Amino acid sequence: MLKEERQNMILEIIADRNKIRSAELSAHLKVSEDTIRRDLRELAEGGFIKKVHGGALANPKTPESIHRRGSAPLAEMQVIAEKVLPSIKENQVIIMDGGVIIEHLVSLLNPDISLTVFTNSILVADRLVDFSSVEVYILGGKIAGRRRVSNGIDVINMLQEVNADLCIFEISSIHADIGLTGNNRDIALTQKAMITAANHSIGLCLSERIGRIQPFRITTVNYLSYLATEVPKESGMLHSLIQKGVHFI
Amino acid sequence: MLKEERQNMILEIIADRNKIRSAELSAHLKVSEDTIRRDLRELAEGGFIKKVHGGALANPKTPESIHRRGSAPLAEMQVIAEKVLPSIKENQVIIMDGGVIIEHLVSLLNPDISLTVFTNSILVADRLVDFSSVEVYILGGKIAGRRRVSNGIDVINMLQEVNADLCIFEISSIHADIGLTGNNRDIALTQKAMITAANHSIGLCLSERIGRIQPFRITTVNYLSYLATEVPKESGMLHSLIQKGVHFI
DNA sequence: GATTTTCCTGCAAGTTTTTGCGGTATTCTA
DNA sequence: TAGAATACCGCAAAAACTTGCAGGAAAATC
Repeated sequence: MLKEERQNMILEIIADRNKIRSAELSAHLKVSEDTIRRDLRELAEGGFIKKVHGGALANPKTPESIHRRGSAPLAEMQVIAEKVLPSIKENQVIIMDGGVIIEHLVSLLNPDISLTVFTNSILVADRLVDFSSVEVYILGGKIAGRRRVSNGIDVINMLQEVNADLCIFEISSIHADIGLTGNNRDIALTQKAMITAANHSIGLCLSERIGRIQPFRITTVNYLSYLATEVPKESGMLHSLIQKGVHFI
Repeated sequence: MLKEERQNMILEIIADRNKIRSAELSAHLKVSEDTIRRDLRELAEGGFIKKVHGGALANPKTPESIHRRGSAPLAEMQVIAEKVLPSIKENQVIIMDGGVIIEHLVSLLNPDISLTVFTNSILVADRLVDFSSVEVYILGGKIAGRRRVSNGIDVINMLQEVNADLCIFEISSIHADIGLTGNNRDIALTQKAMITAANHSIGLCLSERIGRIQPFRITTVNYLSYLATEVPKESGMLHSLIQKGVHFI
């Protein structure tokens, strides 16, 4: 990997997360911590970031870092993304939904990993295109609102011909008896198609959404291979899910 | 292979991949790394790319994320976009390709216009989603490199069921006798399908690309309803096109 | 058509950049 | 304040770069 390329990646990560530790960067980019420190020093000298003991912070001057999306529970999402990361293995064919957690997940991916990814999210596709060994397929269809994902019959049609190893998607609501639900029929049908098109599925779910029920049924919980959430297993509400056979990450 | 020819290939590769190593270019173009370095140095001096230790990166100078041939034709692209703008009318169904000119065009659109747009460009789709009265459909398929457009059989399949009023696309090469051509088979076939799926088509073409011939045939010129370019009509080379029945905007 | 001139390319020698590592200093944390 | 984590420094090897040069191709000139 070229030095400048690596430094650009560091800048992107910092723009995304506002902070980063040298050790993490070293592991992620597969270079020594010394090299990372040298990079950080150069970037700091150029005024792009602020270097601190242990890593670096986003430059307080740039308004860029404040544009953080919504007031969503960022830290929790980060935790979930990190939990799911090891499930993504070299050379897999993966279907990815859109959403903030999944965008985090993508930013954690090893830049040299080789994958084939089908996604209905414009933002996820946009980011993955920069991975040189990832083949990206965008699932065509009507794009709904701000989430920037395509939904509906076209997506479902295209998924019919896909047989993926893994489907990674964000869960809007999950309930032990009712199953997975959403508040939009098209999106619900699309997610169902995604799950069906893959051998295994991992649902990413903020704990606040566990137990919630929304109008449109996606599937029952037993179609879900794994559930990734940020709370420890003991949490009461999860027990009925575990009894239903849901595995946790 | 001529030097200039080789440098153009280097530019295209960088425009597509956003980065390249000298060693790769050397192997691919079958010349020594020294020659590649000399090429990169010249291109960097012309401001077309950014040379770095080990290879080169796309030029970050240009405001938009797509880097075409240097910064020169930006003004011309603006002119073309402005010429085409009046052709887009309320309530039309439009197929849009990707490319810098088209991105300009989108940024000129009236924010309240009502349209239905099919596009294979992630960037175009991303921008159009913010228009409240525009229905955006992304054409699914494999995303090719840096241009961030989907191509190939999936796109073509999806277009089969579309019947649009207008197709707006960027022309890579046009020649009065040979017709429209491109340097990538998948893209060529995709563009052909786009043109076929619409009643009328407008090709956006920088004048420097008029008269050029590339390996893959898209269609003959008579499938083109209008050609939009930045030079006045008197220009010599255009006459043979006019005689072939091409209309100019 | 022959000759001169200019340009292009690959090679070799020497220089610079990049990177990881060991050793040491500094900073953080309990 | 001790121990751990982090940072810095200098060094060495590998990779990449620069430069000058020579053979050969292309273009210009006569």
